[in-house]
Amino acid sequence: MQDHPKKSDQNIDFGVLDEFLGYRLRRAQMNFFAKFGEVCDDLGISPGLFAVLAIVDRNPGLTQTAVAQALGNDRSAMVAAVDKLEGKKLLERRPAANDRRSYALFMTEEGTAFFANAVERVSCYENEMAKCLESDKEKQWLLDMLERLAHKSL
Amino acid sequence: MQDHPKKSDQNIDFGVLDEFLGYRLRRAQMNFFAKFGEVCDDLGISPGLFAVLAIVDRNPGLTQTAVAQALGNDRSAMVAAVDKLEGKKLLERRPAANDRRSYALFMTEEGTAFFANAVERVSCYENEMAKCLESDKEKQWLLDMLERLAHKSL
DNA sequence: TATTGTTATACTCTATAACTATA
DNA sequence: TATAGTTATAGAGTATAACAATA
Repeated sequence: MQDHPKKSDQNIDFGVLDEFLGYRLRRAQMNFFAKFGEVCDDLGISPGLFAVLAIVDRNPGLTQTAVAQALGNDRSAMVAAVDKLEGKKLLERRPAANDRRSYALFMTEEGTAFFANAVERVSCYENEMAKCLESDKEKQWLLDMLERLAHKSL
Repeated sequence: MQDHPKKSDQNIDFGVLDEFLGYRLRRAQMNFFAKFGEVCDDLGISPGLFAVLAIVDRNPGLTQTAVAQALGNDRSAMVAAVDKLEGKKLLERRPAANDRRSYALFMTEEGTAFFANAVERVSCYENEMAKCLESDKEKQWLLDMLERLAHKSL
């Protein structure tokens, strides 16, 4: 075999994919998720669960639905997420004061410490990844850009 | 209810999520996928299938495994993808010349036309989304940045 | 009537392991 | 022995619809 040189990874033509933000965003994001998995492997939390903790940590007392809306996913998906986090004693559901239909979410003491540790790890690899960027100003510019792209409508 | 103003979507504190590229990348990418779905709804292809077509279109004769490697996913995932695309008569498997284990992938005529049409649609909404960016130079800068972030290792 | 949490369900995407036929 | 395609399978993520309790 290999009498004729084959197309290898290096010389594949990506065509329009090279110019599409959608494709490039996906590849970059996949890499970030993979790195998150490596760094937080033993913690037993996914990027999604990390995001829930981040919201509850800064906004104690929110309902499940409010957290779901903030993160842009369906409230039905929050049930399993909160179940897991409550099972790990990282947060807890308390009956809401004014509405007996809903729960208010609060971090436990253990959860606060756990999350602080997780933030430290994630910050560490985020900074490592950000070494692709020239300056802190460039990173801020990129963050603003991504925020705009996340909310742009057609 | 609502005697005390509740925390609404507008004043939720996203904490560290606001500074994390990983989170911002995910939100931006989710928006792009949602827009792709809206625009290509009737075409019956996902972003993943579109990417396969893009690679085969520009690199006729590649094996399934080569396409999988180019796109960064497992070769087992290619089976269903190629099955779907072949079922829609957009590409075809031909026995590889030198290796009876593998197939070479080629676009059909119909597939070429279909893909050209899809590219037109996706380009259209990509351009609309890119209006978030100040200039074409900025877009190129963003694409380069995303490419680096996609390949950065810890 | 509308909303909260929940359940059931389903669909996509992704990854792993094992099998077969070839190399 | 190693590789290409395949199959079976399992896990995560996401979304929809419907229900009971409550507003």
